[in-house]
Order: sequence, then structure tokens, then C-alpha cells
Amino acid sequence: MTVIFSKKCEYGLQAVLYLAAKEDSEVTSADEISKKLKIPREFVSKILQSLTESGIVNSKKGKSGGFSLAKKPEKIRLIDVVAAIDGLEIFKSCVLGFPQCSPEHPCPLHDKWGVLRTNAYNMLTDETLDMLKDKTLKKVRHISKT
Amino acid sequence: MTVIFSKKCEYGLQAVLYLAAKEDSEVTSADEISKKLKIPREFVSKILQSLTESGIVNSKKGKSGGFSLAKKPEKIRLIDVVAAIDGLEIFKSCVLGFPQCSPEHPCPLHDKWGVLRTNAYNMLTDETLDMLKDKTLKKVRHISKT
DNA sequence: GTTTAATCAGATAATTTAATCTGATTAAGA
DNA sequence: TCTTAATCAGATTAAATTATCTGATTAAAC
Ligand code: SF4
Ligand code: SF4
Repeated sequence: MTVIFSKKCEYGLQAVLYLAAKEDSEVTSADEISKKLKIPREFVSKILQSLTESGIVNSKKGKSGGFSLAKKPEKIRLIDVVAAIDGLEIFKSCVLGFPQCSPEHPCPLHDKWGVLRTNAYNMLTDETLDMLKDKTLKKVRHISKT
Repeated sequence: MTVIFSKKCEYGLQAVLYLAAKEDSEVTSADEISKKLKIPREFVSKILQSLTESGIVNSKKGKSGGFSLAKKPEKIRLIDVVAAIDGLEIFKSCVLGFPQCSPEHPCPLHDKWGVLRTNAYNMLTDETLDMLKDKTLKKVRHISKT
């Protein structure tokens, strides 16, 4: 079970964070990402392909090809990645699954959940990839050790 | 796509809130719940069966049977329902899907997400079914109109 | 040019989750 | 007692998500 993002989105975020933690515009193979993050190779490759269409990463074919960020890490917000993969639906839907989420027809948790939802959204909008570089490196290093 | 709970859990919460909004220990058929909340009948029935095992609702067989709350609404917290259906895994797992969520090996969002997660957990622990009665009734009434 | 190592594209498989179906059991009420 | 209307139990189906496979294409390096 995932927390709020789909597996695709989780992997996408991980991969993009990984790319951001490398030197500028360094091309990285799907194979390396897969091994370092322990994500199925073909799966992460597919996800990065879709992020290519969204203009978040670049792909380079052929020998010594791979993926790299399409913009500077400080220009990529977490919400951009989430929007590209899962969409922003969860920030508009009812936690309880009731139809028609809106202030006019609120579900019983409207007041309390609304605040949390906004906080989560703001967090993802505030954070850019560069801000998370050091922490990403630390986490990745720890993953390799296990 | 659901927000954080599975469909099962969403429906379970809706159904239990619906029961709580009725008079004390009134027995309600799966059919009525299904119609009022627009949830597939057999599905909600199955979910309530499992909540019976968890001791949250009672079921009464035979003609004029149905489901009712096993405790007073003020004794049932939302988190109890969530724990019974989805479990508490999401409050222990990494939002980004990284392995081993812990303060010792935090993911890049640890600091910020940790706070939101705790807030969400606390909300579900604070809220009991009785507190949401009025709002539930209002929402249910609006659903029937559509 | 040939080889090699990478992505790309699209089909397919496996798994999980959601929903439905069927027959049995139960108990109220005529 | 008999009929009826409900849950129960478990199998089955359907849909969505996750993961893998295969062949083609591309471009670097020799
Ligand atoms: S609580 Fe209100 S705003 Fe929040 S999801 Fe439910 S209906 Fe929408
Ligand atoms: S942010 Fe830290 S605490 Fe929160 S889920 Fe990720 S690893 Fe766990």
C-alpha cells in the first residue's frame, strides 16, 4: 500500500530526486537508477519516458545514453512531478470518497481535512529538487548498504 | 483514484457515519445504506461484515435484519474504522516509497511530511462518530438529491 | 562501417483491488 | 408452519495498477 501517491509517482519522484543529486545535466542510465534505488528497471524507464513528454527530464538515446533533468533543479517543484504522473485529483477529492467535494457540500471532515490537504499541497509547491539534494544523497547511500 | 484510504475504507467510513446518524441502535439494511450512499450493495455488505468481526458493528440476520453500531457513537473513533479496514501502515510508511521510514534514515521529505502525517493521525483519533452526526446528515441529504 | 549499449514503443503478464454472483442460513411475521 | 426478506460465506468476475518482455531504433566508440 502506498501512502498518497501511486507507485509510479513514488518511483518518479525518487528518480527525479536522484537525478537532481548528480552534477549538472549529467546523463544517467535507467540501469544505474534502477540499481541504486532498487526499482524495477523497465518500470523506471517507462516512467522517465513519460516525464520526458512532460518536459521534466531529457532522454538521450544510443550508447552512453540515459536520462537527465530538462531544467535546473531549482526550477522543478515536487508538485510538477506529481501533477505529471498522478495528476492533482487528490487535492480536489473527498478523503471519505463522497461525491462532489466542495465548500457548499462539504463532507463531515471538510473543515479539518481541508487544512491538511492545503498544507500538503503547499509543501509540494514550495519544495524544489535542489533543496532536497543533500538529504537525497544520504538516503540513497543508506539504501545501497542494505 | 482515492485520496489516502482504499475504496473499501472510504465506503466503510461512510457507512459507519451513516449508521451513527440514525437513532440509537436502529437496525439498517445493507440495501438502504447502499441506496442512500450510492455504494454497490454487495460491496458495502461485505465491508460491514468485516467490521462486525472487528466489533465495530453488529449484524442481525433474517427478515428486518441489517446492521447497527456495536458501541455508542461517541466511543467509535474514525481511526478505529481505518485501523480495522486499511490498517495503520500508511502512518508508518514513507510518502516517497523509500524503504525503511525512520528518523534515523529519513527520506528527503521527512521533516515536513512527518508533521502532516501526525496531524492526520491525530485528527482521526480525535474525531468520534457522534461529533460528525449533523454534517453527515446534511451530506447524505445532498447526495440523494443528485 | 560495425559493434555495442542505451532508450523507445507497444504488447503482454502478473498482481492487487474492486465489484458481483450464487446458494445457504436465519428469523420475523402472516 | 410457511413465506419472505434479510445477512452470511465463499467463489467468481472485472477493472485497475504494477511489472516485464520483445523487437526496433538510435548513437557512441572502435
Ligand atoms: S472534507 Fe470537504 S473538502 Fe475535504 S474532501 Fe471531504 S468534502 Fe472535500
Ligand atoms: S518523510 Fe521521513 S518520516 Fe515521512 S515518510 Fe519519508 S522517511 Fe518516513
